[in-house]
Amino acid sequence: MKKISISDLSKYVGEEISISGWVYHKRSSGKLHFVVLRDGTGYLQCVYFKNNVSPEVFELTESVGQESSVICKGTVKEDKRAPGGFELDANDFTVITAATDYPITPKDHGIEFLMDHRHLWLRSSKQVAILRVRHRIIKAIRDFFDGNGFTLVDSPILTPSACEGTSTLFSTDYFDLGKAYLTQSGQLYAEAGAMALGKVYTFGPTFRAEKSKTRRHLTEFWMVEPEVAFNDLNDNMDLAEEFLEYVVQTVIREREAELKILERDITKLQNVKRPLPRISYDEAVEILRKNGVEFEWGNDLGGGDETIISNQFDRPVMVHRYPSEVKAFYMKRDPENPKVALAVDVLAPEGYGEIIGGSQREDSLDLLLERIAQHNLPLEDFQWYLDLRRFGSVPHAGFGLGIERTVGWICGLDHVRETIPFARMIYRKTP
RNA sequence: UCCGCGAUAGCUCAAUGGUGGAGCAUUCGGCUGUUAACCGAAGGGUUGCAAGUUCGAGUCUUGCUCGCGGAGCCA
Repeated sequence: MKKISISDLSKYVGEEISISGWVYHKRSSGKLHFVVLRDGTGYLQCVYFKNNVSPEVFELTESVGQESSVICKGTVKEDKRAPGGFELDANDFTVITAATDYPITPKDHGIEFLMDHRHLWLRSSKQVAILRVRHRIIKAIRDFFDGNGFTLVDSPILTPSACEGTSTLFSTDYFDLGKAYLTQSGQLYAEAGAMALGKVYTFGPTFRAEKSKTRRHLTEFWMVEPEVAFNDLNDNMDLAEEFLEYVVQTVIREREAELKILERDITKLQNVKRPLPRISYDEAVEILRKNGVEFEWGNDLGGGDETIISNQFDRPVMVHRYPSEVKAFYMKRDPENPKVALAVDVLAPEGYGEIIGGSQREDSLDLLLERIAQHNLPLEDFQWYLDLRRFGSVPHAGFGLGIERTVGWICGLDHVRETIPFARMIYRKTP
């Protein structure tokens, strides 16, 4: 008898097969028992008629607990009444390991309870769909860069000091060398990589110890950061929009079934095509003022401000040339207006906010030295970074894309905690 | 860190300062096509912790703990 996966079911209509999985739901109607099996690839209704199986098997299919691991055998049938259109006319049922009192029942649960049982919640159909979309997004990201001449350069997670000097970082003792900090960005190391290999990207976890408590923040999240030698701000925006179009179009094509389970309206995602609108910070401020926001030039955009701006467009919008005061020390100033930095943020539609932040980098040694002093950063820790300017400095640019915010946007979720298998938040480090 | 809200059965929630309930889950019984099946019955409680007001507190007051939503910061 052939052992198959539920996803391959349609190829075996009329054949006798065996499927291993877990009991997802069950229902009964007198001499008829329905066991819904899940195996990670899909769901299958197995139908047990009292007259077709032994009394022992019939009793087992009634008493077996939710999430028991089992093997069902029978004949694959096409049936309109079955969810998914196929079912198993079953004749045998083996319990591998019995489960009783599975805590997540097919009813409503609160978020605290579900997060406490995250290791089990992952088995639910929506969570499975989200993880499959997340995986496809990550694969699309890697495919895009790998197919466009980029080299993956891993950056360290333990670092000697803050990359940008602004965020609060997690720290740990590092033998006799004092404190080490968990990285908040691989960017400075990506710049070193770009000077060696031209086009590079880093992809890894990043950490922020800020006590952020919103639907858009985790203390541990994943970020992909491309960095390209000889690119300026415009090249950087060209790259960002081509990249976003590729990722979104690939995912809505390859994960249509999962997005349907998540009830995602993909018509809004279909709009993610080049060219994406590009507006300056000055124009963004004008939009805010036209919408009744009292906004002072020089401030950073808040979450509500971003939503107002992105609501003006039917696809992600790039906002460039922010006041240099609110941006990191390594961003290059606009030679035509030194008050603004050659930075760009990409704001996702539907209130999902900033998914990309990037810039052209400062390539002048003297200006960087000035900024490091202004920001009171430890010069010693940045000597290696300054060497990149001492030895053949060139214009270069890059950006970072937050994986969880991107997953949340594409899946249409209202909180990033569901976009990563085990979220780390200010008040949660378990399971 | 600040502002707001909350904590009652395994879960989701009710309960005017006066005998703590329902649905689901669990156990038992019924049903030959169920779709979070349905129908009948049973078991299940230190009302987050500590103190106070009161004849009497799940309910009012204070403190604490934990969580949720938002702000700031950021991806």
